[in-house]
Amino acid sequence: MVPQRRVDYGFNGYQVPEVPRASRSARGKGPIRKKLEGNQIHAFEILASVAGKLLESEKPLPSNASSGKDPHYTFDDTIRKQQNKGNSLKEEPCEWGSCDEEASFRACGVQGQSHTLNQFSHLQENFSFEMSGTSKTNVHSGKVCFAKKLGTVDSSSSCGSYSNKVISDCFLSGDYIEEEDKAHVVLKRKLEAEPSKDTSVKDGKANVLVCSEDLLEMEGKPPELVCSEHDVKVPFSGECKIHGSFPCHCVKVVSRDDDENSVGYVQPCTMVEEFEHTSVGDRKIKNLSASKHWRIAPDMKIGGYHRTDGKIKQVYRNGRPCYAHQRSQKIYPFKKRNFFNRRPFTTSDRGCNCENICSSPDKREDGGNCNAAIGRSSSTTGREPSKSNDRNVRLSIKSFKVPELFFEIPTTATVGSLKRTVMEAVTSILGEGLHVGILVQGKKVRDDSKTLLQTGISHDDKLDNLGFTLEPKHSKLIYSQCGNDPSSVSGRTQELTRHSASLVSRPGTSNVSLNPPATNLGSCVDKGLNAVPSFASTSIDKTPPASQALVAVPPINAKPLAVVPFHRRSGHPAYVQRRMRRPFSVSEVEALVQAVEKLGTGRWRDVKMRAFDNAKHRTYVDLKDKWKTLVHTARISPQQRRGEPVPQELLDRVLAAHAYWSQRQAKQQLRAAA
DNA sequence: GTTAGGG
DNA sequence: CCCTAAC
Repeated sequence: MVPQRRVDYGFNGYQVPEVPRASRSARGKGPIRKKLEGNQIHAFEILASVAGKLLESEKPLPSNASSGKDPHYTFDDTIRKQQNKGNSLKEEPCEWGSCDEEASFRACGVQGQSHTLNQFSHLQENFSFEMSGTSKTNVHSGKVCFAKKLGTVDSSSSCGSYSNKVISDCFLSGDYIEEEDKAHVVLKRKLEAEPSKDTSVKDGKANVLVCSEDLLEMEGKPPELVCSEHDVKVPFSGECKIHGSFPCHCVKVVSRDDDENSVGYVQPCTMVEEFEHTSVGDRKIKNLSASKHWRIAPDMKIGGYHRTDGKIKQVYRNGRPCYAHQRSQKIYPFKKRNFFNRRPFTTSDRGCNCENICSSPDKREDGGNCNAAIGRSSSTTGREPSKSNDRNVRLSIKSFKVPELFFEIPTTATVGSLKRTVMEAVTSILGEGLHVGILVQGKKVRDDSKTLLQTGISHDDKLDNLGFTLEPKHSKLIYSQCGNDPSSVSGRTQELTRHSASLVSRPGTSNVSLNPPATNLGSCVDKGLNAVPSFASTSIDKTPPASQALVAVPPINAKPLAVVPFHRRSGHPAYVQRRMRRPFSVSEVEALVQAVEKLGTGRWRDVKMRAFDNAKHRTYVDLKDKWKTLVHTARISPQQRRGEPVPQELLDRVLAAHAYWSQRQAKQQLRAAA
């Protein structure tokens, strides 16, 4: 059997498309649109206004800036073109089914959700994500580059090159090589051998993390040349100092296969690896999400939200480099409500990486994040008449970057699940609470009461060095381990322990026992619909429930360190997150019907275990609810039905099963009463 | 923790 | 999908 490969996707962040300030304010409506006046700038408003605009737009978004259909927002497809230069993937729009009704990801060049990553993992280097509104007409989207570059930024260069510690060569087993030398060797080899897009298995390895072309591209070039046009136009150079590694959000999704097309049929991979990153200041904070949401961990701990299916782990990881020079990545709409409802869980993660790109003396205090974003309005460049500039400064925020995300996901995971994973990660990070920092000539402007005039933001020369950063709101949560020896097992475990319930441990560095990968590799297979009946007998029998967990949760007492409770922002019940709406797919419905036919109604836990055991996002309550709606749907006329049409055959079975089990239940009750 | 049912 | 009562 071919060893299970894992694909690691490093996301260097998503960028909000440029939002011309003037346009936005002119357009402004609703609470999330707020004119940016003076120093009143709030990340949410910026982000939400972008997303809100996109979400609310029922018209197709303009495909590029020149489309002119919506003067308020311009979408630059330069990135796309640029990226496609060396890209073997086609740029053609790929019509992905939406995995969420409000937003979704599309993977370029892939034409179906049921693909597993294996099927195109050789294209990883050119793999990219898009976030797009899923309004049916809205097929346009910004591009979210798929970055596989993970490393630190060489402080000696102009913010653009990778040097030490490029993570490279992901072993099949999921191990990571991080030694600088090795990375260089790999790089060198790749360069010598004419950069190949084929990252498939070589010598038992799969190169998934390093894109040599990117490296080539990055090195020796100023960021402007590498970045898309949405990226940094005004380099931080001069002010830019990189300390160790950039703080980044890194997420490791060990397994998460909840794709509609594979619900219930995909065994989770229990193999777990952990990233090792040895750069100074690198911090690993892993969060095993009990099921699907990044925010789950705090939930579980806090008790506000619990799940019964705690098998999927997602790991936040810090210390990943974030690049202000990454290719442009735009962020596109995601759920509006998520902007404000996310929990601040990951702030601590981010906060732990307090190294930042700018030499502001405040950076540590600020827990500054890597979300540097700068831009300059073209109008500024154009030097508009001073008359108008006297009172208004035209700024355009070229982009905001979300901290880098890091994912690990089995190559057998479906594209759909990958997209959802990314989606959730992004929404989580964006929504949990960021604030905007203003950098003028590299110096952080902390006094919010200063006017732009006083700050110098009104001067063109300073606008050249105007920067915005997105920073975690709760830098207080920065752990003290920050900057300590990252390789310390205890330190790592402390972090893990602090995050308690849903943290990943790494085999060998903790006492958590994990299943041998081989045990589980075989089960990481999409079994297909027909596998439903045998599902329980195969997978469950082979792997005891406990070991199905993708990542074992470290025992609480593994470390004496007290778990630091993760407090929600006090007095803000609004942070309770509503789960993402995830309409059932037809295949899910089929699985549900099949299970209910067999087990009957009223045994939702069994139904869950039988048919949706690996669909982490489906609780038995969900299944029960879905059955309820299915019954309702089956009873109403087809014209009244909404959503993805369920085949009449399935609805007939729903009615039949419902009738049968209802009758049976009634009989039993009669018998019991008698 | 599950189930059932209202919202 | 959430909430809650009931078990």
